[in-house]
Amino acid sequence: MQPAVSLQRNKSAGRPRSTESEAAVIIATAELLKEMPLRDLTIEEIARRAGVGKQTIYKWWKSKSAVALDAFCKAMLTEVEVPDTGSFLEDMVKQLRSVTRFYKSAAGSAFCQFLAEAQSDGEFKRTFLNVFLKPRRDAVRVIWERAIQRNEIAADTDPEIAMDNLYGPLIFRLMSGHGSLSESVTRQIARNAFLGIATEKAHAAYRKRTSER
Amino acid sequence: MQPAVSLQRNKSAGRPRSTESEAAVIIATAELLKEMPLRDLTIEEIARRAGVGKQTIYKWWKSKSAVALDAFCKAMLTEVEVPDTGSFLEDMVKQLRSVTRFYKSAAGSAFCQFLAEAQSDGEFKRTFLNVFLKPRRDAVRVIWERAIQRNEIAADTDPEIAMDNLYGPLIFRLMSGHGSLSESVTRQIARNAFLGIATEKAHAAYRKRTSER
Amino acid sequence: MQPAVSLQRNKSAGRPRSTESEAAVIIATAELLKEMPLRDLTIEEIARRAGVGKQTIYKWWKSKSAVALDAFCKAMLTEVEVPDTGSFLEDMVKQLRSVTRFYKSAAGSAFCQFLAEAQSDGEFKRTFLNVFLKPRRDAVRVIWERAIQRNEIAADTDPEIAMDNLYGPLIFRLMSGHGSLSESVTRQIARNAFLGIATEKAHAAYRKRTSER
Amino acid sequence: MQPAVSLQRNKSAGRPRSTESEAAVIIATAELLKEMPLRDLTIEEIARRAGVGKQTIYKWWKSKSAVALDAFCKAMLTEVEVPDTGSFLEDMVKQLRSVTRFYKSAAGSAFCQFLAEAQSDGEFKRTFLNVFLKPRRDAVRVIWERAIQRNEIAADTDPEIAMDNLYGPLIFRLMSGHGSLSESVTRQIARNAFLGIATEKAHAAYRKRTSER
DNA sequence: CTATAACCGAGACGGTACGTCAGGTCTTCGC
DNA sequence: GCGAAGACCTGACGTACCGTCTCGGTTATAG
Repeated sequence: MQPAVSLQRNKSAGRPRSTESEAAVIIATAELLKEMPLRDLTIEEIARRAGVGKQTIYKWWKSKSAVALDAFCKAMLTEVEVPDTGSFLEDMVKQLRSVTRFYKSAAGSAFCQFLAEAQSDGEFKRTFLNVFLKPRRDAVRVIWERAIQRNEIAADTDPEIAMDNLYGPLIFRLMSGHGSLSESVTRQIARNAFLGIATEKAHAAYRKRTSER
Repeated sequence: MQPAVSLQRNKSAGRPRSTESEAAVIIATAELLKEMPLRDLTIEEIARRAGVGKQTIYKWWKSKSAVALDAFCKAMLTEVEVPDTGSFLEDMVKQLRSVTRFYKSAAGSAFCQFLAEAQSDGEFKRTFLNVFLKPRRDAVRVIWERAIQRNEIAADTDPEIAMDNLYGPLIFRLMSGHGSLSESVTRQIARNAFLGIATEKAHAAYRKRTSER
Repeated sequence: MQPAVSLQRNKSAGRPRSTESEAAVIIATAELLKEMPLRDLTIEEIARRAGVGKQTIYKWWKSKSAVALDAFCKAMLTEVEVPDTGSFLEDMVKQLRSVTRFYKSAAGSAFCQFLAEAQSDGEFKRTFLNVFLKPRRDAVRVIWERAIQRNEIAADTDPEIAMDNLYGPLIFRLMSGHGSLSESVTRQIARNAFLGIATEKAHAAYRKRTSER
Repeated sequence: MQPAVSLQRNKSAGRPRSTESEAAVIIATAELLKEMPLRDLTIEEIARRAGVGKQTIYKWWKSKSAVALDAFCKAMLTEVEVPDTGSFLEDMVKQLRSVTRFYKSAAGSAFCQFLAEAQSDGEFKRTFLNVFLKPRRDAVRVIWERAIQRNEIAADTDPEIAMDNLYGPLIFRLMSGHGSLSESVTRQIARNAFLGIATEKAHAAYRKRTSER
């Protein structure tokens, strides 16, 4: 999206890209996304709000979705927080709840919009995957890897599928609204995802722990 | 969408609704949806293709999404086939694979588009839920209920969450494309969903069965 | 245009024409013409206001202009009043002022609208001419004929042209608004029209009369 | 209509107005006006024919009538020809016939349409008056002023009314079609208009001249 | 200290689709 | 069969954005 200028020869003649304009576009887009769904966003309105020529936007971004994704990422400098409680289940619960909280927030609600946009824009789908989704999944995968090392789940567990067992239900509920996402629900989702891949030993430990209550 | 006129008194004065026009709209829409994503569909093009006035469409449907949903449902008169193999896991595998096959087909690919559309149109979201999603979920819920009766899963299992454990990963993968949906993957998803809620007895049986192989 | 029903055999099968409907259409049209120019009138709105089906209007009138003309004529049952003061000039002044007063009134302002409509509807132009304009001109022509008999104007005067000398300026001013139509102006128009065709004798009499003042 | 930019500093930012588009619109409109009455003209058809976006038309003109008037004026760059034969009556006859010929021509027939349009569009009425009618009347008024100087008509003659005596009958006949506009008719109209305001001396001279024949 | 080059804002351009309105035709029911 | 009701296709309305295209001006590096 943005040119990785740093490594580039900066010697090219001519006026360099205006950082003010870029920032103004990003900020205007972020604001607009709080007022309307991505679908209703228009390049024209972004340009108007940012006090920028339309051409400037077309020059640096491929589509309004690209601008929006850029704005979304910029607003999310906060690193992904990966919990490490020592308990796989608790890590999952914490993570799921944290993600849920974010996706339900004003800023995070854009996530579903991006997934929606991806349905009719293959190019954006790939970008979204590479720029946002994959990195985040890579970051949280450690939870499952630690669980394997702790022998809580089988060594041959496919973390990708295991992750979808956790996040899939969340995203489905977010997008269709067919069920709530209360604390209780997220715990059940996490628990099911956990028991679905837990080793026999971890299973037994879980049963023992819950029966004691 | 359309009023269920059949039982209604047909006494209303004036020319009755043209069934030809309605059918033409539905057919044209279905065709167009095979050529382009829902997002790129236009009322104008539907009208053109169907040989129908725009007004006629605006009169009977609220939005292009509504027309598309109608066309989608009409094309799917085939009842939801709910497997009953006697084994909960096999039922799930069969169901998941059947749904996956459909959603990956030309006709079924519209499903994700509807979910996408719902992200920026609350009214349609509700309609989609009530007209399509809820009925389908109601139909397949019997798989889980049978499993409870057979004591394969705990009596206090929440079928809604259990269903999301099965379908959530599928939909997430369909929409984001971050992972494949091969036969092997669907089996793993189903297995994890199964083990996540299986009773201790069912768990043991599953372990025994797999270790024998 | 208007059905000359009275002489018609009424024996035709089926429901006879509804006089209520006809009246309602005429009344609604008259009302609407007070609220908007003829150009902005719509058959749809007339039907709505009259509580009548569109078809009923299309059946009995050729166009909205025809309805409007009908309404206009019905509202003008008052016979054309032709002054007879004994003096040709005074007759003309009186007539011109009376016509001016009417055409400037709410009801009479429709006249210019009809003339306007006629510019793009040849059929209506003929109707308007025959139904409204010609009869009125025939009625007032007597003023000129009397003047000929009184030897105020030459026997070979063409009354048609003479009438246009009187009414042409009025209508031009009404339609273009390039000049007022005060009492003084109408008198000058009439005077010029008079002197333009007056016999030498009448001319001398007029000069004598005015110089005495 | 269009801003008289020529003397204006051209500092306004942005792409300048396209003269090609403007010309294309004017030409297309002029063509269309030869094929249909102003009333049946549509902005859409003008845009289509001119190969121009609708918005471009809406941006620079207030209504289709404004476009048409512009086209009409552009087509009439030919200066108003004001005759100067030395004889007031002959000047009037010549002028009237020249105007009549034009208004009856394909191009000139639009005049009545403008007058018609003015009946339902006050804004256009004012524009038409200022842009077309007033300037033309100003140009020909000199005929009457010369006549005053030559003592053919009274010094206190109101030229405005005198002009209406000449042009009013023409326009009335043009618009209503209740009488022809032959050479003979135009001469009579002019003669009546002349005698209506001629001085006693001019009157006598006219009588003498005609009796000689 | 120019010259060249790329950038920028502004905004006009040819288009496409929007959702609305009315036109004129048709089809039904009830009187 | 007439009249109301109202659905139908058609096509123009005026608006909003699309993505492209000039403009005048600005800000860099290269010579």
